[in-house]
Amino acid sequence: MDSSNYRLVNSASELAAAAAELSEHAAVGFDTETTALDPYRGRMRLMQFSAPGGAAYIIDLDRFRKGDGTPDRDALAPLRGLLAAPRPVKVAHNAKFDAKWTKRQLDTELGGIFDTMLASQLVSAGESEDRHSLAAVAARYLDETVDKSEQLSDWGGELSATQLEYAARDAALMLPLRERLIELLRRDELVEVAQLEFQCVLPVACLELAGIFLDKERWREQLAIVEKRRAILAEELQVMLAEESSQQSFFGPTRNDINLDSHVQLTKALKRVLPGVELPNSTRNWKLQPLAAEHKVIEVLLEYRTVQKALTSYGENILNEINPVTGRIHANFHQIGAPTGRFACTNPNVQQVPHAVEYRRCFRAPAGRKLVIADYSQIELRILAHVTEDKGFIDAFNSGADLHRVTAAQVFNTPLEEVTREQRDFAKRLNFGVVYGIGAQRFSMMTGIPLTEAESILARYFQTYRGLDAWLRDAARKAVRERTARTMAGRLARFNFDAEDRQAASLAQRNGKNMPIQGASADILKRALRLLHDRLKETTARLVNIVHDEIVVEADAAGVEEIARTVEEAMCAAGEEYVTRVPVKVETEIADEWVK
DNA sequence: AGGGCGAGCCAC
DNA sequence: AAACGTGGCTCGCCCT
Repeated sequence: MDSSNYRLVNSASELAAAAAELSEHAAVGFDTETTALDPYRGRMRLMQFSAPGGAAYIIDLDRFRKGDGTPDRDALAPLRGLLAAPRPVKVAHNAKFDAKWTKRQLDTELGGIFDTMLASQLVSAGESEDRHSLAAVAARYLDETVDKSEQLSDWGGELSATQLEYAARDAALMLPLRERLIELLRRDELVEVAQLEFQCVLPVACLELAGIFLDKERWREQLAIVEKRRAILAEELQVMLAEESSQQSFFGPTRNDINLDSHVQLTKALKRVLPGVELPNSTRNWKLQPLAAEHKVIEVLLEYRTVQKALTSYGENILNEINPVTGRIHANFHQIGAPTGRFACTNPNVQQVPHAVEYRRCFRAPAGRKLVIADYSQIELRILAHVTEDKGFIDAFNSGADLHRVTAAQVFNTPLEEVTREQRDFAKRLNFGVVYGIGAQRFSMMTGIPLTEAESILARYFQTYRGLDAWLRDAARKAVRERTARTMAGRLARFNFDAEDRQAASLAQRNGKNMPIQGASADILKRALRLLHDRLKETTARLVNIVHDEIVVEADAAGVEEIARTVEEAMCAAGEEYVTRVPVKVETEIADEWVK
């Protein structure tokens, strides 16, 4: 590739000419170079475009700034028009990054996106060995070695020829890469799901830019309470686990404190203080749970664990993630975070904030604002009903009956009105469990029901729901024979395993059952994000968090009721595009805090 | 000193 | 005959 075939765009007339030239094409390569990763704390320096045939344009945004240093949006109007328009399609690698900067610095929402990173992830279909950096993708699909050493160079000052060539080359890679990826998307029938993903990029970019507000003072108050409790529990445990020591110090007998967070030391100490007690082969909570009633030390340990977890994972650290410019938390949402298509979230993971009110209430709406909290009701079970066409499931949802109650009546062979709370709870866990491919062993373990009884309950379950049984068997068979699974939207998962490896094969079977369900839920959420983004445009509403089947929107208190209705409608509409055999239900609440 | 890994546990 | 799925974070422990 001729990497020196680029033109520098430094003036208004050059900009107009470049924009006109680029807008002739159906697709153009797009890339940006910035002085930082955070759009609130850096400067966008370059925007690079490439056209079919290899012509590239490098726009030096430092030539288009106002006196205060911000980009001159009026002068950049032709460029902003090009970026916002659905055509030409902007082809970028991890377009979310470029979309965030474009929105933040040019006040322009990127339209018409083809993301080569997402495309590559879809084609890989969960193959965890595949990397998806531009260098890796270019090497895999274009046999091109890409040197990324300039990526982190200083983009703030005078630019070297090497830097400019690097900038132009990255953009130039985009179009051939797109061609190749389109071939592969077509081959694997992934075009539809690719559109779903590409349309989701902008909403996710806006979600990250908006961030979520965390009340620092409340968080600290909560931490102080938990810290006190931890100190008390730790002291209690050290006393209970103390070793008889012959060592004497000036102050009296010494105590050999153990590290309570080390399962190795803990196991040793427990063995010593509980002689003769049959200890499990691990100190996992659910293994220790049965011993808690009998042994005080176990009970205290379990509470210590909970408190310690809260302090380390949800402690002071999260406060460091508060952006000094916005005062909010801007987590990183990985659009294809799991092979099922689910999002993953990091720095911090705001998808795993403990459900306890003490934590959730720290995430709140700032003054004058409200939160709209909307989540799909039993979406995975509804998807399961739809795809399996199981009569029992479908009837339960259509009649508005309580599915778990109906299930309990069937598997426990009890009249509907005599189902106990415990039976309903077991049935609920069973209904959720089958989506994961649960077995009698695990069901028995988690309910305490003896194994033989658990087996007959599962047998009755699958006799009751024949459609479900047939579908799950077929999904498992397909996972082994074809080594793939798909969602309704066409998202693909590949299962590569050694034919000899029984464990891997059974894992593939469970994945084959689970992926089409969990993946469809992700597909629906992504579709909802796009619909929402479009319907909430020109309002005060901002998407601030997503948690798999839940969407949190922040909006001005005035008019929030209408926003809430819009959110619910958009989510239902997204669900109903895929799930048609049973109703889709969304539960929506308006609140000051992230508490339902 | 810092990376890799597993245990443990939080979310859905 | 068996095995409930997807993530991230922090810790201890072991290695270089």
